[in-house]
Amino acid sequence: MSSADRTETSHRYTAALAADLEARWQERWAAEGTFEAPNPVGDLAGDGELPESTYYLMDMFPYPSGAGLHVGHPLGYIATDVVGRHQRMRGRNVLHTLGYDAFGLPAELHAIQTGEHPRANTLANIANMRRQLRRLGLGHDQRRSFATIDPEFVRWTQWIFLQIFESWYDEEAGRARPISELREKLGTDDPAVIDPYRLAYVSESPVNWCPALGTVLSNEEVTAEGRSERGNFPVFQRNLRQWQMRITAYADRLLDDLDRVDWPEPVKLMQRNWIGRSHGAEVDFDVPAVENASIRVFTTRPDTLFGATYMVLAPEHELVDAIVTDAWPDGTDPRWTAGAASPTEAVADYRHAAARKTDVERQENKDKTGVFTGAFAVNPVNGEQVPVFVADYVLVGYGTGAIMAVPAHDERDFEFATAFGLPTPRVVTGGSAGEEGELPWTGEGVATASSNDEVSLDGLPVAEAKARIIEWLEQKGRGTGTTTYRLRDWLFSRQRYWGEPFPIVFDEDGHPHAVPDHLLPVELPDVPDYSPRTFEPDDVTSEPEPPLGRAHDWLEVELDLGDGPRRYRRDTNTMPNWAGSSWYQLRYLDPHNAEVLVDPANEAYWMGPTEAKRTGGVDLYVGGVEHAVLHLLYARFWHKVLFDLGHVSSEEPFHRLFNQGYIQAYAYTDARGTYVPADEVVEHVGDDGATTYTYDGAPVAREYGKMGKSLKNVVTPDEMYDEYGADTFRVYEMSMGPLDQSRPWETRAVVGSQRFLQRVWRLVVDEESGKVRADDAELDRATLQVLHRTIDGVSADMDGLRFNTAIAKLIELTNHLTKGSVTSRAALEPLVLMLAPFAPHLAEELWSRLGHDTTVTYVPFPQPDPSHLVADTVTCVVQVQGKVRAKLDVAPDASDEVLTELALAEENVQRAIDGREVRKVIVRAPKLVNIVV
RNA sequence: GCCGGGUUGGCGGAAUGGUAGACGCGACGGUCUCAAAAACCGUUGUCCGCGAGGGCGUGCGGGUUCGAGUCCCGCACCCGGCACCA
Repeated sequence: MSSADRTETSHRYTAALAADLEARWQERWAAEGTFEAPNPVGDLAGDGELPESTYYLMDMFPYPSGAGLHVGHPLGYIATDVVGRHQRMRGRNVLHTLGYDAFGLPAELHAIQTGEHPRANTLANIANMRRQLRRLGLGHDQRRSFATIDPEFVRWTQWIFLQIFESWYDEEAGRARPISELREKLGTDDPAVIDPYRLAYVSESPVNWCPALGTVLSNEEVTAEGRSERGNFPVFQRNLRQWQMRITAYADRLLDDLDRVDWPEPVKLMQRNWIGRSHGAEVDFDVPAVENASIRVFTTRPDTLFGATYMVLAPEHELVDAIVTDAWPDGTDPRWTAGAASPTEAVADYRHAAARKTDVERQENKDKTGVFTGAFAVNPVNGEQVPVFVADYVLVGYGTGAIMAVPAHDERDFEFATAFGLPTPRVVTGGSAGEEGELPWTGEGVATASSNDEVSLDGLPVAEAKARIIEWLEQKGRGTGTTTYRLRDWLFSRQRYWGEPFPIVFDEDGHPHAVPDHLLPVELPDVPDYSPRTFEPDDVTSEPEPPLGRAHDWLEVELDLGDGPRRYRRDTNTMPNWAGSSWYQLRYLDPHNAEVLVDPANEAYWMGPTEAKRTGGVDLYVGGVEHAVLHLLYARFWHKVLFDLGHVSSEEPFHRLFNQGYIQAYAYTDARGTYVPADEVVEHVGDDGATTYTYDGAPVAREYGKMGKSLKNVVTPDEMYDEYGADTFRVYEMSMGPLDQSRPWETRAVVGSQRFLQRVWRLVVDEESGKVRADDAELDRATLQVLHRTIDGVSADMDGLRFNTAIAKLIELTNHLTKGSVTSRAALEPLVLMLAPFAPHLAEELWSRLGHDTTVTYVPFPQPDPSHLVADTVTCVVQVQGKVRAKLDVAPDASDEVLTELALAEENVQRAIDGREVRKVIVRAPKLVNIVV
């Protein structure tokens, strides 16, 4: 750029000018505390009157990655900032800030590689992320930001853990209660009796052990393929002593309260499926050969009991050893024996093989396998002896770990029965072919061949048959109606270093004790080596050895817990990544409170239940759909525990949830399959409309997906700041499309947003002189109408988070003003105000140049004047047979008759009617006339 | 396999059952300029036509309706979740 050019356009809204004014306004916001939201009480209470109307706005907790941000990351942050700024202009007290979910594996892996303490690396990453985000001009209350690794935050995470540890779930009351009340109720303080009731408990239970990572994983962290979500290593089922969270106690409330929150339906559905409540019955089948042995099964189809022809126990089922026999009964089908000499041997081999399999291997082979135990059980409804098998298609963790098999009415049982030559008697008629229909039949129908001396289900539809047989079973003491859940308790131990230590010590009997409150937080000791011991990925027999196990001085501790000083041993595990994010919504409210995790007055003010949100909670929570079950379920669970214990007044953490889409990007590979720099690829559109791409003259293939360094398609916010400024970047991201949709990034299109802001700038500021052009002229009618229609439309779009169409309307207004050279304040000021949520720096600057000396942040958002929303004339479309044949300019209040007359007078309409008889005229005054011939 | 979501110009996307393609990118033409860039103005679904105008057009096939991108039925493809859950 020559110097002559620079002087000519020295007051043009360029990237340099934007950078300059953005920096100035950011400094002023910080200096004036513009976005600091006052609390009712505590250190963040304000001086003035507390606004009545509040808006609590949250982004999902980011992990401070070392890689830095790309342009996709800020999408949600910009959107919430737009919402927050708009709500402030609507007079609400807006709480919006951002903290960091800073424990996690990447920092630990970095520490293992470099020897640098994960805290140092994490803090550096946070600082870098803060810097990148600061340039965006987000209206955050910085006083409320924190990181989960801050000792003050860890203290409260541990405190909440102890609250859960010191609680039990009272099924009758339907809520958690302090464990002290259980001791009173049961009249004992024997830990062997009390501890199994705790909501946080240690148990020897089957867990997902991942030798390659050296840690156990929660069910949620294991993929459908039975591998670790992180690293994709094999995962094995092992019985280990681990911390569990009794989330299953909350299954009903977690499920039912989904109806009371404002969440996207797909997310609710995912949670419903994950919790997986199903109603059915537990039924006891006696095993006569073994004294007092009875197999309890769970079934959702007790109405098919008469069709049960065999039973299956999961390989891990505890009754297997008790019932397995020494010799095959006479005439045992060879398919049932797996070629073994005896049931004992066959079962042992089968169980051994099953234990060696990962879940993926169990699932890969959908062919049914299993062996006969040699034992028979008695079907309680008809006294028939049915063989008992062990098979891995029955899972130990669901229901009772045992099933009655009804091959005629269950696909899996049918497959097994077919493979093992078992009978498949029909007990439900149904399907197109009724009595003769294909098996298995799992749909609706009517019970048949289902009666004994005391009860008959014959002729009853499924639901009634279920109720009848459950009634009979309960009467006979052979079973009961029950509900089961797919949801399991939450495995809460990780064999890692970089997480919250458990505030627990174990006595010599192995009983856990809470670390006294005044000793919190329990901080991580320094260790020589940050990694857990890892093993060969398929080493099934390996045992967890966490890094904290090597901190011997820290591990052994002498404490006085009430009965004199004693030696205790700390827990060598740490909490999983999800701990901090399960309650951080509460700490933003009162981040520095040293007495309580949040003052009740502050919690009630921001999150308490109201008419509009009965459950209470955050007003708007924005983040990716990938957290649909994990984080959102855990956070709801903890929040409900805290609610039960009286620490919070809200029943749900997040009242309204919004899933943003992602910004994706194209990547290009050359002939060798190597990624080439995406920003150097040239696009060609052929004569046939086909698009091709070349790099360095050679054709390349395009793929669509994430942005990533290895894909050579990363575009960073810093590049956008340099080339266009933060406001242009913000406007572009918000105008790309609806917030909940994913879309491809296109750097080349960003200029459109810059041109828009330049036009707005030019309306207010003379590019040559830098003088303000605004005058006090009155607006002409047309402009008034465009202006107020825009205000009206933008307001509606803002409420619906339709920022792309809101911006489109602002562009239309701007183009109207530009075309008519309108420079009246009466139009410019509302435009600047409406633009303020999207381009806050530019808006502040123009607002200030228009002669105002306060920030635009709290200036009321423009209101439409209804008298200007009515147009002088509207376009009336005239259709013949539903096809548009003419358009009329008519008064908005034109009558049906007038419209019909005008329509029929149109030459083109007459031509379309072509002399045919007009049978009917449909008029939707004043917009439409449709003539039917 | 089951459950969700989607499919509209060259591209991103707009459209309470009532003018399909707002707004933006790109492309083309113009103004300004010695020239170029920037900016500004105009054109831009497609086919036929000098034009007036007309035909076709929202993944595919049916249906409801005066009228369907929108509602209903069936199908294809893409994305996401779950997946032997009794």
